[in-house]
Amino acid sequence: MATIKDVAQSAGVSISTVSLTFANPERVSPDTAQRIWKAADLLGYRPNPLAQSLKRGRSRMIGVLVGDISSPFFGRLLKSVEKRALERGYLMIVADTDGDPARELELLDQFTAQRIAGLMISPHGSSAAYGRRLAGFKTPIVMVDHRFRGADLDYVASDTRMAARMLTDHLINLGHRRIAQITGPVQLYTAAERVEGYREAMQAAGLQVDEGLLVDGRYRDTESYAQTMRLMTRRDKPTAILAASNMMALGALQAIQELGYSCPQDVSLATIDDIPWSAVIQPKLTMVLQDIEQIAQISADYLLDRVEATSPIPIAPRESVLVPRLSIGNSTAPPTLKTDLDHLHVSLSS
Amino acid sequence: MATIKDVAQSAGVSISTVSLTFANPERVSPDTAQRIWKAADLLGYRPNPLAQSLKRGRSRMIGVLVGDISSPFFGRLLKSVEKRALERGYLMIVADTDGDPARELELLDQFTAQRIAGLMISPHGSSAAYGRRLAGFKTPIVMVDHRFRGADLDYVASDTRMAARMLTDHLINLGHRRIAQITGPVQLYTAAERVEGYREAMQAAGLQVDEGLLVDGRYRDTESYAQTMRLMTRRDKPTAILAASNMMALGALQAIQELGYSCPQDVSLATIDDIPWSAVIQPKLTMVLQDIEQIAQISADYLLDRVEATSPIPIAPRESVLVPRLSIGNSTAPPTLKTDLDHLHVSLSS
DNA sequence: GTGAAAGCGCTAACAG
DNA sequence: CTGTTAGCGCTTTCAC
Repeated sequence: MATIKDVAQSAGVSISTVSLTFANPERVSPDTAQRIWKAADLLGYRPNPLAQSLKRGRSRMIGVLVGDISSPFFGRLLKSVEKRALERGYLMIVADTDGDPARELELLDQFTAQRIAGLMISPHGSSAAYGRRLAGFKTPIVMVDHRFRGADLDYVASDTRMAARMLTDHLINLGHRRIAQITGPVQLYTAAERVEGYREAMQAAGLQVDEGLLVDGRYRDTESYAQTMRLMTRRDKPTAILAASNMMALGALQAIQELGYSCPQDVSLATIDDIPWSAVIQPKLTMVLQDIEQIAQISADYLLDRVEATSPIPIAPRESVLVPRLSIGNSTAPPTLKTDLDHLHVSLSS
Repeated sequence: MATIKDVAQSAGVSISTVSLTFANPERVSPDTAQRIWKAADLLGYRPNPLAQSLKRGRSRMIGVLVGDISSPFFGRLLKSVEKRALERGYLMIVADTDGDPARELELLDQFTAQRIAGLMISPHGSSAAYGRRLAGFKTPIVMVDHRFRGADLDYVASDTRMAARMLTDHLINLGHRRIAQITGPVQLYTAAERVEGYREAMQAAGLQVDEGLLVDGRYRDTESYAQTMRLMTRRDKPTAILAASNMMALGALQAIQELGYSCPQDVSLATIDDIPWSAVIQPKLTMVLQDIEQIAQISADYLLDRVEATSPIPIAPRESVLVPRLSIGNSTAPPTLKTDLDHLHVSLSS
């Protein structure tokens, strides 16, 4: 592995000149520069990033901290972020937090020790102490997908409250009144927003929210499966279900099918987030899609802009909240006579 | 950020003693060690990994190079690898090669420059030059999922040839004779192996392989969709299809459904690799599953064992080829009278 | 324009 | 047992 010293020797100059040539070619005479460049690629010289980083106190790596690397959402996000980062000359170091704030903080320390240039994080903490740690972080941060309320940091995501509102509206317009939502854990920002969007739509339509129809699926397919089982075996079961995430929609669908119900005849189902291979799932689900590649691109750019910012005056936090797109499948339909009668019957007899 | 110097000062010793204490506590008197440890965590001292790596010529990071971060297989693999690596004190840097050998090589150089401790790679190259580059790499390597033939490197994967054989046997035993395979690009190791396994099973059963039934789906759902369309609109269409990957199975299923055929009545479908949320896909696919977490664990351990090996005599390359598990769904069934008659009719009239 | 020198934070002989 | 010293490879004043 050739070092700067080898290049200097081979070009007959001092190492400072070599260094200068790579950093600031104009400040070096054209022909020494030529000699140096030639020597450099003859030797296959690559500056040692470790030495550079040690000297500069900062590496050319960005850290990415997500709740679940293996989820389809983050998979696609990481792919695009890595690509964008690489284009701009940064490598990506990734860690999985399992959605555990304590792990996040520990990993944050490790990343700090590595002198990462910037951090992309999907924050899962909610305590004040957690917030203080995030805020006290000195390297640039961008929050993606999730957010910590009140943190003055860049934030990129799709408008998840609007997503819930769009789907709820759609169900209401079809004639549904008893609409359940399988929510995420409500201490999480996105989960709370999705509940909020649902409430807004219900209120706007003058409908009363039955709190019993808001059940926590913990963003997990298994938990959603269990909750759907409970919902659908109630006497006053909902005529429509809104799943707050794709994994949960699949869990719900499985429960519906195993109970012998069919969708959308017996119950409508709508979901937030894209489902991979949604085309082959029967029925084709009504859902809102987010443009993951765009989220990745914007968040990577926010982060790297901040990393490379030279001006002494700090950049004000930026936000990008993208409008999701409604895709109507055939998992949603007007409530049938049957469903209505069921409900009527229950109402009268209970 | 406290440095070793701060700790030394605060504990009233020299920096070498501090360093020694962390590296080799027994060689330091118990009470100086105590003083140093106390000072260290009072100051929140963490050794600067950049400085350590520069000095040692090797960092505590492993590089992972995969063809597609966002695929469900690699998503789960990365998650487990990262976890295992972290347990053993290593961070993970990931890059996506898009299955392009040239990109792999470039990324390899970048990783080398970073002085990674080890490399986990799913190699997609096939040229001799590529092989030479891999072989000439001085840091430990483990190949995972894919392999480069003839490279003397650790290798971990499930027995993909056996997987193809198992599925083909299953179809043959059901009575199928005209079995198509939607293959991956055959210059890739896994794709070639899957074809090979298919051939072995056919030969063992004394069946002739119709080369026209081996079509390249490029490991892509869209391409598989197109190929299935072609296959199923032929006059001598197959009675069963074996998809060499999960994405391709989904593409095939979509084509089958859109053509108005039903599976398994009109055609059986079997696939290699686990499909996420397979429970909600109708029909439930017959497939072979691989234990991704185990692959991840073994490959991470192979790699880190090599990284941490102290003995001067080199470890011989190790291989772990896991036996996959057959999971029979309801996408495979004996060929129906209808299918057979169709075929007979074609045979007579053509 | 170019070079000498100091230092980023740490490790590892080598002395004492 | 502990301290001194010489780097690892690079950047960055500051002279010449």
